[in-house]
Amino acid sequence: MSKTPQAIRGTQDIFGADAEAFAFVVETFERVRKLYRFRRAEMPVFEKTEVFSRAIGETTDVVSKEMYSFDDRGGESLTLRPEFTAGIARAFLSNGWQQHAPVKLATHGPLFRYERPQKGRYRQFHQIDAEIIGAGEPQADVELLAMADHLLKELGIEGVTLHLNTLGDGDSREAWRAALVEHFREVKDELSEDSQERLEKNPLRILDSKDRRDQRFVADAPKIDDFLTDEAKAFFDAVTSGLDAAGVKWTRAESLVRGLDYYRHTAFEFIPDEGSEAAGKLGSQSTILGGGRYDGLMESLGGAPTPAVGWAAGIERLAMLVGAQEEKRVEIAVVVENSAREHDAIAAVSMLRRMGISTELFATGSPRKRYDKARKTDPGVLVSMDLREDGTARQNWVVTLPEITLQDEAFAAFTSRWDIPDDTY
RNA sequence: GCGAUCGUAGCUCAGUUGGUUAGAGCGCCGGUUUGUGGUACCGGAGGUCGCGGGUUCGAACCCCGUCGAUCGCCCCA
Repeated sequence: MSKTPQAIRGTQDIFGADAEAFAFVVETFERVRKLYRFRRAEMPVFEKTEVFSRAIGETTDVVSKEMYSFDDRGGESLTLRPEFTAGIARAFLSNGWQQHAPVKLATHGPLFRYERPQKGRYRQFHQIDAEIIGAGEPQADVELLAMADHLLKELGIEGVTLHLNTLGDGDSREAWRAALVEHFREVKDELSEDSQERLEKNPLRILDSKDRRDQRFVADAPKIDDFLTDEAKAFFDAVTSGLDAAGVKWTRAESLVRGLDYYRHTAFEFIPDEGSEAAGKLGSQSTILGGGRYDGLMESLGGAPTPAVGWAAGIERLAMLVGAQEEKRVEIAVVVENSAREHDAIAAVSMLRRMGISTELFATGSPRKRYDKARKTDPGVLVSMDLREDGTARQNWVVTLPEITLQDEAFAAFTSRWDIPDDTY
């Protein structure tokens, strides 16, 4: 006897009510994206490593230490996708999707990041994703965010707010970054160890440090607003006024920066409100949906300058907020009380299922306990098929939940073939 | 990568200061009762106590390592 292999760390097997919640998130996303006319796209789960390293940025945590990379048999370095955006951008360029631009794309599926697992964080996790490529107007940002907001409402998620910021255009962002480095460098010795490191690698991140030692200096740090060009400022104003017009509630988050290099202008996250029920369910993983504008990304992959904006949301995190969804009860349970009726029962369930009624057959195990077993599934209708003592067929039809779909049709179809005594219906 | 807590039947958990063949409930399988019924009773299968070392006359219990889970840091969805 060999040992049973274990699942890979950070992967999960999802079943039952949790799987239903997962499916509910995906189904709702599919429904909403069609309302907004986002088109479905499917991309490979792995790409050449450079697709991600060039697009996301070599110095980011994702690229520098979280990628699942390996050499294939031809010696080429490949990587399991850690996010959707880079792969979508590559697909856009390699397939000439410019011809469809501006194009609204939606996808969902598994992603891989080598991280320490914890609540709401896995090594193989799943996201839904929406992107608008080839649209440089603030209207695109507004539509994308309205869709995200709409989706959360359709999912019934409460207590989550859109946190919105602008990073300005490339020049604004660089000027701001330089000012921040200068500001924090003066007090470098008093910063936390983490932030001293961030000062070199990713100074913007110091702004949302949780360490008290850093927060003292964050308050009077240079503000992005002071570095915005007129164009960048007008862009952001157009986004916020558009959101107001669309009825999307938002809050300005001056210190919100996104980790990846490619973001420009709009950056946003949907975050549970402090102390809300949603915040409690998520633990320390607070962001459920995040994204922004990435006007520089296509060029980093060798394409023509192409404005784009997008977001992604963790399906597992959304599913946690949605809560476990009960699996639907079976509509009709058919019990074979006597093995001689097995073929009749098979005929009955196949007829009912073809009518579009969910049906379960109980014909195994002790005949005596089949009825009880069927009872426990709490069916809408319980049909038993038995033999009388004289050997003639006998069946009954017990309704426990009158409102199941197609009940009258099902009863009519059933009784056209098998008699049911009046006293059992 | 760092820190904390935790790993005993399929599931939820007991297991007294280290002391005989490791238990319960639920679930599963079978039987009896009931006999148009989600009942009750009886029985059964199922555990190398995560794994590997060590201490001890003796380890589920103490120590070390390892794997995994959970929670937090970092980072992110």
